[in-house]
Amino acid sequence: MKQSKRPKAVEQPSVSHVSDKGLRQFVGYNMKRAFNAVHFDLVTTLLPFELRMVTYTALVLIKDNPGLRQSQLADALAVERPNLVMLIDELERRELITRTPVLTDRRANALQITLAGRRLCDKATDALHVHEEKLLASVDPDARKVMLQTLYQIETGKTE
Amino acid sequence: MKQSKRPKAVEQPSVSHVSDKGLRQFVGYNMKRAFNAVHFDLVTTLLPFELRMVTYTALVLIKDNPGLRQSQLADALAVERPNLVMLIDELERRELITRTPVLTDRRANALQITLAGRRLCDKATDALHVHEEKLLASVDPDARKVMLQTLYQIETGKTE
DNA sequence: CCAATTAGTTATAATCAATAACTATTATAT
DNA sequence: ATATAATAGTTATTGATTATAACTAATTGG
Repeated sequence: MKQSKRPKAVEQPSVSHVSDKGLRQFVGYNMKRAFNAVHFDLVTTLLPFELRMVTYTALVLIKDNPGLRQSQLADALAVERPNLVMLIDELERRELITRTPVLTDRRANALQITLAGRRLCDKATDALHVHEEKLLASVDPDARKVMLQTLYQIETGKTE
Repeated sequence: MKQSKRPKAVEQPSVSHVSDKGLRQFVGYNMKRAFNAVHFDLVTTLLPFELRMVTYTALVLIKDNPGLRQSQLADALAVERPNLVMLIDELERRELITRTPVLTDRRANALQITLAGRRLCDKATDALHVHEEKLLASVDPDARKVMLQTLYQIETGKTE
């Protein structure tokens, strides 16, 4: 015989405040929480430019690496190639980038940012910097430097 | 008349290394990159326990906040209530937690971790700490402390 | 007591990420 | 040189995740 699916109700002291101290011990948890704050700000900042984080990132990478191939961009964005196609389609349709076949390898497309793309990218970059500085206003410059170094160390696994 | 959809192929100097220096200026980008490394490690560490980041987090929160309501957990996890149901279903089915109706508010369910749940949670926590320490082995303890303080400051927007 | 609210649930829709298979082209290996 | 394998981009499709609407039951507050 099976026991009842519905357990008996019991007097429970209700939880007034949810403690996350068990999770705070993890550096990863603290990183995620902080990044959430940054990400929220980023999304709202990019909204008026009709850019998402991934489209903005793509735009910057194309701007900084003219002639970039789609597969290279996909790797840099950690996006599967098929999913990049739509993304590039959109940027091309909005005439923020161009996609031109390469003479030396006719399978490949070289990506270039357009003037309009550059203008939009620069405006978005300015806005993002303003927002990020506001978010980091209370952070000591030295502490900020230490954090950046440490983040990079964690990312790369390098000692220095 | 429309101009050709296919632009002429042009000689393009190919990009040998993709530079992300334009993105490195953003604290948020560095945070995301570092978190990606941590997250990858976390996923592989939790895999043998058949836990995902969100299920592990839920388990810890239930353990540390016995009697927690589902809606409180949903808030803490930043997950929509409907999506939490499946998650809780799974943990209950695996008998890692119990879901008992509350006497004082018969709409609500109080969540409790089971002995098996506690055992699994503790084992996973140990494994995660080992992995995180390995990942942070090269980080100076003071730098680590500064980073944690700074992350918390960014998350909360507090001066201290 | 009635209206409004809340907890949990169900069903569903929208979004996002992963996989397979295809064409065209280039590189490699006898 | 030619067959084979590999690569770039694309299409179509699937799967997973996340968000929305609507519902029931229970509680709260006038």
